[in-house]
Amino acid sequence: MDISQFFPVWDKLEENDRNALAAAAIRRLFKKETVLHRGSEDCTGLMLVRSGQIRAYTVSPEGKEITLYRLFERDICLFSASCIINSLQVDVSLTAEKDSEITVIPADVYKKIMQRSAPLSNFTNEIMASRFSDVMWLVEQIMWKSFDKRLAAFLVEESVMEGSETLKLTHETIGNHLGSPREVVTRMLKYFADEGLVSLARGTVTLSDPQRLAEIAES
Amino acid sequence: MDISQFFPVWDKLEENDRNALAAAAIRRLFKKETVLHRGSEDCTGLMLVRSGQIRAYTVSPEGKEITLYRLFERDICLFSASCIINSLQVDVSLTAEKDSEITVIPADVYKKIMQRSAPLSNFTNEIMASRFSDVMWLVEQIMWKSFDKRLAAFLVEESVMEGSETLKLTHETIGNHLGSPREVVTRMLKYFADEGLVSLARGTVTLSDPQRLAEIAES
DNA sequence: TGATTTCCGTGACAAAGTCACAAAATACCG
DNA sequence: CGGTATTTTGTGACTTTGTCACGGAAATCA
Repeated sequence: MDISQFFPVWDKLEENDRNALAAAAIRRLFKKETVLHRGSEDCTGLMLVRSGQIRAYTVSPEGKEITLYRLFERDICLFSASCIINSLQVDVSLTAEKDSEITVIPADVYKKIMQRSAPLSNFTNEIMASRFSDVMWLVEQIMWKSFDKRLAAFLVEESVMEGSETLKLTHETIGNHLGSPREVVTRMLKYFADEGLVSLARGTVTLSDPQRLAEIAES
Repeated sequence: MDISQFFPVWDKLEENDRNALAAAAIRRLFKKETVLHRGSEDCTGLMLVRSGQIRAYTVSPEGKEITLYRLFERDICLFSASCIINSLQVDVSLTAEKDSEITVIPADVYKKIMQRSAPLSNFTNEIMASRFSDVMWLVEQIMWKSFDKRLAAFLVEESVMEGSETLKLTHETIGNHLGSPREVVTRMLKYFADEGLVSLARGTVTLSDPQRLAEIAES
């Protein structure tokens, strides 16, 4: 199991640290829709995404959701290992959006090495910083962009990501991504449909005019 | 100028690193209302707050604001030194809420030491994690709490912090903290006033029933 | 085929944000 | 001191977004 590809700093690590990391790594498979991590519960370890797609989100006391960011091939998840860093007090849940292959490095192993290895610690820094940047971006979206723009942006991004104009998503799911209730999504999608931007069917949204949607998202 | 008190890991640093940090540190004073840092502009360095109070916030393209977190005595600000971490792409502004005394450690000096010192890198990790936690908390507030609760919470917190029931704040300023327009603040404050929770005058809000405000904030 | 579940549509209403404008309080200045 | 400018607050009309309740259509299952 080659985990070196995940660490740009791999060759800066000492050999015994490299070995320890490689030896501790565990391969796990998660089926689509499976929850990998809930809130600040467990502290499984560092998760390296080998394939598939992971959604990180927060949940309100009433069960409402909003997506914080997503993890793709070669991304690393820190929150499943939040105990590595004491000051990290967050409440992030993770589920597989697609069947995913994950390599887990147990938290204690990673932590021990990080504490004495500057390269690994610096690398951890970079990972956290990029998630932080993701969340900051989200804050700005939530605060300063209207719902039509956010929805349009989501549809376009999703379409690009899936490589298809036809998205298999329910209004409920879209709402959970954007942190808005289903009815609001339905309403706006109907408006988009009336404008000829999308066409709707149960469980699917088809982008009929991706260009114009992208323009709406930008404006 | 003693900066050791800012670093719980000070005694784990090598002596020459300690000296280098201490030697590079620069004392600066910022008057109330002064902008210390705007967006992703400059990269002054790590700022250690010796006294005073700093507000970190984001600004929309139209100039709307929302407070992300605050820094008090002994806190450290990373964003004024975002260049020390490559992946940190955020747009945070900083202003002094009170006359503040700041010690700046130039970014290049800090970065160089951090890159080879595991303790300093781990410490940087902790700082970033705690800001990250702050922002995550904010996301949850914005998303899941209604405006009356957020306003009540803000007033109570402010009152506790200032050690006074009388707050010298305009509705505009409160709005900039909470990311809501002034009119909305005015409206809700008037409602609070009608309920006997606060009393209002130009430029001041006086909490007449902090208990009940705290209850509203919690509920 | 009938029953059940999931998903979508919709209307009425509430909460929050936007816009425009004016009144009141304070600061400034001759 | 009085008059003018500026800042702060008040308010109404309207838009957008969120909440609630309910019903109907489509898929799934027995």
